[in-house]
Amino acid sequence: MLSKKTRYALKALVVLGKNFGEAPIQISRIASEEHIPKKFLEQILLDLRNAGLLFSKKGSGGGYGLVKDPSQISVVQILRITGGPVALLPCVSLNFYQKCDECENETTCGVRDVFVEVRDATVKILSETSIADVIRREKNLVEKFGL
Amino acid sequence: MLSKKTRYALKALVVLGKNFGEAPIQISRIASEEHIPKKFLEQILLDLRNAGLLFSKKGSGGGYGLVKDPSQISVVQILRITGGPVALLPCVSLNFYQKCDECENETTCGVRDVFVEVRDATVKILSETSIADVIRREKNLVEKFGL
DNA sequence: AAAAAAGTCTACTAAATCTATATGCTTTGT
DNA sequence: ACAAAGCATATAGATTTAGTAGACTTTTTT
Repeated sequence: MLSKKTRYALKALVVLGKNFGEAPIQISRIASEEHIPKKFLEQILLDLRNAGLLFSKKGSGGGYGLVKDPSQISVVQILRITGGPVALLPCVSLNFYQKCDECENETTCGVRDVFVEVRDATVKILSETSIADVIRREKNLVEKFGL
Repeated sequence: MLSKKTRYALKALVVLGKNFGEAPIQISRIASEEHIPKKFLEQILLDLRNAGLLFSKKGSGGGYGLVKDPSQISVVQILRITGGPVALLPCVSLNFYQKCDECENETTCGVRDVFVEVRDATVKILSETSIADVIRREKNLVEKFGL
């Protein structure tokens, strides 16, 4: 399962993506629109900024904005920044690898082999999907099912 | 990430699968072979038994065994019994659905839409893969990379 | 019949992680 | 100077997970 942190990050980036190119948006606005605790969101946006995804502006009229086009930010990137585990096993994770301490010889582990396949399928989808795609999907869904 | 419980369950079922049709295997043997805390494994095997996957026999010469052929037990089944989350979002889970409390209209959520796709890909792989397949993979890996 | 070998069941504790809040600070615009 | 915003770190609270303990039941062996 993704953490709340990751989920909030995704939601926030979608909001910012819709607003790309315009004036920065305040944390408090995103927080209230998306029902995210403001202080928690602060930390999250800070992480995303420190990772180079967002710019920020202090003072009146300040806020956050995307540094690059939403089509250039993949969902998998966001999971990684916010520490969301993509792989279902630590020994299979590309970015947060850890030995499974119960497992002797990893290279011949059949269970691991299956979850490598799962990881590949997941990474494929999430790296091919950008924030812009998420926004597009949302639009399609609204058209399909009405607001 | 899968819980240790789920991982231990998978490991144990592989051992039992290799032994299908023969005399039952003792918890303590699986525990020491697979480096799993014995008491913890007890609970796990009990769950798997209560779910109808294993039979057990008490007393000397007792132990656990698979009820059906390892080709008839899918990996996804095991995750579900041991409570391992297949979906990455609660609002996307087929068997453990929960509303994302920050999300207003689920039907038009673009993030959700993406993770439905991820879930489908994952479920496909894990439901098409049986314990027998895991054993087969292990065998292939051993041949490929040596013991 | 007694003892030993194994699984059954429930409760509890400890550790880790996640979520959220608090507090004070810095920068920027008016 | 003041207010509006973000920056940074610390800490508390809640939840979940992992593991342990102990007493009980069934079956086999002696």
